[in-house]
Amino acid sequence: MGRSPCCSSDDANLKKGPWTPEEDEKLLDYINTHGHGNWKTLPKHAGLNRCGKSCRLRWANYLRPDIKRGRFSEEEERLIVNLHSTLGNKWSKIATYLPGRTDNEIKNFWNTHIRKKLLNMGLDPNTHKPRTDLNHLLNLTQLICAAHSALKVQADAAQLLQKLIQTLNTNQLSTITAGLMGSQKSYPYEGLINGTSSLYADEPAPVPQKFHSMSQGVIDNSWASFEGYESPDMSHKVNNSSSHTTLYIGVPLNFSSSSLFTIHIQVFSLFIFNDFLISELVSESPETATTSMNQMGDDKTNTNHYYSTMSPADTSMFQAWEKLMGDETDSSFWKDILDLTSSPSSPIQR
DNA sequence: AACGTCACCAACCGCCTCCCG
DNA sequence: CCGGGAGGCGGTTGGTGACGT
Repeated sequence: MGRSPCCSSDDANLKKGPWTPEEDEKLLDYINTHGHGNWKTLPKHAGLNRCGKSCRLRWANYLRPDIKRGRFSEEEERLIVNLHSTLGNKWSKIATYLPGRTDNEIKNFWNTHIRKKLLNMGLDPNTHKPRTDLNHLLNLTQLICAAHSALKVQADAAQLLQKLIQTLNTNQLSTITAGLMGSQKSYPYEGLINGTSSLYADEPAPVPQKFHSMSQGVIDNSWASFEGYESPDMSHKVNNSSSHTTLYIGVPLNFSSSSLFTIHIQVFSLFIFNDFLISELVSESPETATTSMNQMGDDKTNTNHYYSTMSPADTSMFQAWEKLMGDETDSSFWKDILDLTSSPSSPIQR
């Protein structure tokens, strides 16, 4: 059985579009005096040439006195993400947990901000789980930018990272992550996210001592804002006595439900020991270089760290990446990154 | 300065749910 | 129990301003 539209066809001359201050005033005056009552009859009584639905929406989303305007706080953002992970797109339900915020406002905020963040973090905004398609590797581009800004890495570090990603792309990232997990789960990140697994085979997951949230980070929208991240297990490596730059990507291993941003890093769980890689590179010729994933069996912490050795910088890097990214990424983007990473302002000196 | 692109968000549209007679 | 209507909800659109070229 069909249902007549809210505003019937004989109301075709009803006004639509943005509300004027005069209309707002009429609506406010009427509701303040009489309450909204029946929305369908309200516009007539209030002297408005609008349909009742439009009036209700205007009131609910804009004129209501308890509406909180302005930017969403970090706490609100976290709350939205957490609620969304359990409630889904139930904006009105979510709105009940955020006093003063409307479902429409939350929905808009989700679509324009949070959704993008999750995508950039390699997470499916609908499921909050890691995306399984290779497109999420695109997000690692963000890591390079983020790593640069957060850690001021030098060009070789960024290039190494690019090469690593390239390597991962051709060497089944899923296999690597499954190996890190020590199992072949269909959803290899599950353990990390629910806190039951760790990259560390024989140890409880270390708790990050400090973790800057994104909005507080060097760059907004950056999940590499782990600048200042101090893992108890990794801190000894941060100030490696090696003269080479040490670049870490990741890795909080405990799922923190209060932190939207830890999830993402768990997804990739990459350790990049730049100093090590560089020493590998200088002894390896392009002709004989191979790509391999190896376990660092001599690590004193007896953990399942993985590293990748890669060929020295090759001139086809941009082409490789363009091939990987298809038409979605233009090479100037990468040139920009390398230009950035060549900045002499790096505080980490080799 | 002009134009194009992008991000944001208010508002609309149409379906769904609930309530009442 | 059923049908109809009002309100609620979520997806989508389009206007606008900011920013880049």
